[in-house]
Order: sequence, then C-alpha cells, then structure tokens
Amino acid sequence: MSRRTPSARPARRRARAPVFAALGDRTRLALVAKLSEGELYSISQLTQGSRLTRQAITKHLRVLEHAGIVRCMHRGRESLFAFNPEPLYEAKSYLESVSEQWDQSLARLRGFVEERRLT
Amino acid sequence: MSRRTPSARPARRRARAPVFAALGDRTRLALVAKLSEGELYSISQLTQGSRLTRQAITKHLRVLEHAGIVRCMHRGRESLFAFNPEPLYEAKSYLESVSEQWDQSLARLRGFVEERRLT
DNA sequence: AGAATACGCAACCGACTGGTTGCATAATGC
DNA sequence: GCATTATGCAACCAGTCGGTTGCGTATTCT
Repeated sequence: MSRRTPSARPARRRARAPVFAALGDRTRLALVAKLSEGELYSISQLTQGSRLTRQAITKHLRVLEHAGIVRCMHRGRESLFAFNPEPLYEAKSYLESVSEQWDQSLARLRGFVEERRLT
Repeated sequence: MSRRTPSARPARRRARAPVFAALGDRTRLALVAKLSEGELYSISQLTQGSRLTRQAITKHLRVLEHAGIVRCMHRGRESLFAFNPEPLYEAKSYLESVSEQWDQSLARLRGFVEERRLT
C-alpha cells in the first residue's frame, strides 16, 4: 500500500498531518511566505506590519517550528527565525503521490469502460 | 482532461489555508487516500474499518467537501463521495512556488557572498 | 546606572474541533 | 407491511486554538 521511497529515508516517519495543519492558517501562511524570502527575522520584525500581538505571532511561530517548517536561533536578546524547506518538500511529494494515484486509477477505470464497450 | 467551468474563471483566489487545514488531520488524510483510489464510497463504507462513529466520519467528509477536496452525490438512500483533485493540485503548486522562492533567494544570497569574497 | 527593547511565561477568554449519543426519516429487502 | 439499512439533525462534551493582557527578565543603548 504505502510505497516507501527506496532511497533510504526510514528515519523520516514523521506524520505529515501536523505539517498540513501548520499551513492551515492565513497568518502562518503569511509568515511562511515572508520567511521563504530567505532572510532571518526576529519576532518583533515579524510582528511589525501585522495587526496581531507579539505573543500571537510567537505562538504561530512555535507551531511552525514544531512542524519543522521554521527554525529558531538566538542572538543576543532576539529570537531569529529561518525558513526550512524540507517539510514542504515532503508535503509536496505527498500531494504528488495522491494525485498520481488518482490519475492512474482514473486511467484504469477509463480503460475498463473502454474494454466493456468493445464486448 | 481539465474541463472548463462555463465561466472561464478557474475558481482562482480561493483561500488555500482551508485546504491545508482540511488535510491537517490523520483521519481525513486516510479518507483522502482511500477516495483517491478513484471509486465512489458511501459513508457507511468509509466508516467500516475505522474505529470512529459514522457521524464522526460524516463530519470529516463535510470538512473535506467544504475544502473542495471531495464531492458528494446522492443515489437512493446513500451519499456517495468522490475525490476531486483540483484543490490538491493548487496546494501542490503553491508549495512549489514557496520552495522556488526559497531556492532563488538562497542562490541570490550565495551569489552575494561569492561576490563579496571576490572583492 | 537607568531607560528602552526583545522576549518568555502564564492566565484567561470565546470560538471552534473532534467525537459521542439519541432520535427522526427516507430508501430498500423480504 | 415491516424490519433493516443509510443517512441527517441536534445536543452535548472535553480539549484545542487563536488571541489577548499582565508581568518578569535579559540584553542593549545612552
């Protein structure tokens, strides 16, 4: 059923639902969009331009961090966040596999109809 | 393959957060996996093999339906659900765009470092 | 040293979620 | 006609979520 990628990837048995859940919020999508620009941003910087509180932004960043989408490092008194693309790669490839299965099944069903029409 | 809706509007500008949110649950991911096999399933059929109640499954199906990932049609006394791949295509291409932006920014930053090293 | 900045922690709140149970109703089988 | 099957609707519940406020603390600036 579940086809493992043959290229040794066994350690990554992390659930993907949390990644999708982390992306299922407008604010967090905006944070991801900003951080995917490649630069480091502190919590205060990410709060600026948002109508939300610093703590609200902090909570969202922690959700993204737990999903692995974002990484946090500390410099002086500030917490710097950086984008980490791997979970999104995995999510993308999961969506791809679902779409592929759909396409193949569809083709198979169409072939079946075709076959029945011939008889 | 892709049939256009009468209005050439590709249903664009629909929020993608709800799609990700709908995928952010193990049970719903399992439902998506099963429905992506291409066949129609009734609620009772989808409930079988799950340790959840029919109503729980029904609620999850409604969430997927509102996200457009699944479609419902009625035949006799049963509600049949079918997979609809378009939202997942859009989600996938969104993840692609984010990853691309990340890659480009990274390359740009690397180039900048390179440039500074040359001076 | 003192003020300002950046953050963490904790409590609190209303709203939503995931799940259940109970009951009513439409379609089907015998 | 009657039992069975498949579903819908509504209430209810505990837990989580998104967000706020308040306060304490560490770092930086002047």
